[in-house]
Amino acid sequence: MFQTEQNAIEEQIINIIAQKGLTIPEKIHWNAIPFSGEWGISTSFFQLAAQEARLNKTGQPQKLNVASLAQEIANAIAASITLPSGFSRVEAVKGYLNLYFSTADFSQRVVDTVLTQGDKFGWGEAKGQRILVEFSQPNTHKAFHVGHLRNVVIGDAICNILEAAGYDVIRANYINDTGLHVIKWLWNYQKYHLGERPGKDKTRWMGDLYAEANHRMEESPEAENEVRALFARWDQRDEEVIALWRESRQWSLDGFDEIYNLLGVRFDNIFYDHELEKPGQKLVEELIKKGIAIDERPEGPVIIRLDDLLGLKKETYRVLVILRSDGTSLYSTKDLPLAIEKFEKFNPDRSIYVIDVRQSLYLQQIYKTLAVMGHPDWSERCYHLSYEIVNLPGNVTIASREGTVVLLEDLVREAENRALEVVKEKNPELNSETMQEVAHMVALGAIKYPMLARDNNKIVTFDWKSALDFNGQAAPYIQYAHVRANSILRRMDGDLPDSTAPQYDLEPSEVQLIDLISRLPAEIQRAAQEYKPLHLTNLAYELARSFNDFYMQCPVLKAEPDIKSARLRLVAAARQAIANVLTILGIKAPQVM
RNA sequence: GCCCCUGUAGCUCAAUGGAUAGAGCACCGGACUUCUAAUCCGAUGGUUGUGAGUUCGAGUCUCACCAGGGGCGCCA
Repeated sequence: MFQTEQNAIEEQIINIIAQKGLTIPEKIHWNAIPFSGEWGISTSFFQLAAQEARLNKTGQPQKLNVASLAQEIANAIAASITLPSGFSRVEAVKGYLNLYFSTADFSQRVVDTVLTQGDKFGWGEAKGQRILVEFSQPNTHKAFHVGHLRNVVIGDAICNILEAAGYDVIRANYINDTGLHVIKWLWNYQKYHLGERPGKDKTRWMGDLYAEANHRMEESPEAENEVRALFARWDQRDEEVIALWRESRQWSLDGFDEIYNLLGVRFDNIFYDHELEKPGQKLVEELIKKGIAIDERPEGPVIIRLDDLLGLKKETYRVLVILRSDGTSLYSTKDLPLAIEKFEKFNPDRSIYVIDVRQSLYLQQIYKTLAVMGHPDWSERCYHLSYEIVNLPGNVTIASREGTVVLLEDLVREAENRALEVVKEKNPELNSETMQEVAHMVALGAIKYPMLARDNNKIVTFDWKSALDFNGQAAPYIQYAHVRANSILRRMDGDLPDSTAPQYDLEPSEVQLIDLISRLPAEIQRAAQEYKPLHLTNLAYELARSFNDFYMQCPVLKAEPDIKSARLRLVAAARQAIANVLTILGIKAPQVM
């Protein structure tokens, strides 16, 4: 946010270094100064000092040299640098050069920028690059549980982050509406539930019948043959089977729509498994003809020996199975034409797959297969955004087959009930409709935040106690800070005051709050670069904490007129920054709580 | 056997190779005639799994080992 000033200072530093006959560094790296009530930027000279120490070869212990040499360089620069306007002072400390902002100028700039840009504050300039993000990938005829939730929440947040960073994003879903799990479901339905229809909660009902199908199959010995026979009828496009599939599939799709609406997630493009089955089988034949795939049928499946094709001696990508020995399709049968279709249809600069970590080898195999098929460029543009799974306490894996699931609808309902209790207790004068709305926003925020607030490759352990705990580092805390800011602004007489540089010494809590607000644009870029929503959950929390600190220490409405004006604008800017970062995370910011 | 991930306070987790490793929870002690106390302040709590190495500097990079989890020819 202070690029111009940084550049001007960098130029000076480089000149001074050159005058001293020292090696000019390739890049000057700026950090924040550890906060002590003042605000500014900082760089260190250890690298430069180490370089000089090596060149001099004094034979002295280098350890002592570097620290003091870095301090000498910092001293020299501090002594001869001319501070651009907007800076209050410069200091050399422990090898660091610290440049402090004159808070009046810079805080005005930050606040003005936020209020001018409004809900686009933090957004980067358009990069002219297209990114396709595939996420969610639900299975029809199965339950939707908290394990699937992490995928949707991360995928949605990543799309928002990339969009905010300046990319053109295509949100893609890939719905698995065919496969063995569907046939099992149809078998159970035909045999034991024919004519029944789902109730209000479609996804739960579909999931229950799927779990039941698995139990029945375990119990009855003839089931496996019946299911196989049904799969064969499906493959022959038997009218009765197709009709039943079409109807039941739609129940799942309707249920998914409800879930996505509930979560506030949308898609630009939906790919369906069943559309890729035949193209996939055709593609397999081509690959066999080209000598890329090896046909071991009928004794074995159709495979691709990736290590052999790539000339790798050490086992790396191993063997990918692309068609069953009976000719029916696998995941890979369909993922290959899907990967191709994405490029042919959208030509994205990057094609991202949000899929859990257990499929990392498989996805590398798919990407490498694209390369050996003659599309190395596409292969390189593919990226597996992997994340760890959600477990239950005691390291129990969530499995829809076993029924060890926490259903999304149960979680949301419990969280809403809990949130409603708290709203009633904390703010009884709200009308019941508002209470419901607030409870909904709080519940969903509380559910989403912990899925985003730990690193993607860390396992999330779901337990009811912490899922329903709204205290501490959690979404409701951040939402509450937004509500407090909103509350002040609601009570303000008239419009927001015009911009002025504050004519008083800012409190440390004000300086810190402004500092954090100013970091949003850079943090969005970083989160996009590293595909890590975590950076934004951290910033959101720090913003809220800093605002609460400010709220405690700095009266706004009762302050002297000039102070009041500046603080009102700061409150408005803080509210905007918090709202923006929450929006990117897919979390709503309520007006009251 | 090969590969990947994780290991930081009692618990759950942070920390662009850089200044004194920080939060929350839990526990203990304080603060509501003051813009919403879903808040704030204070106290306690650390050999960053172990051992080497690279570096001026390592929780962060490299290697080995230990512990836990995951993946590896017809599941998705």
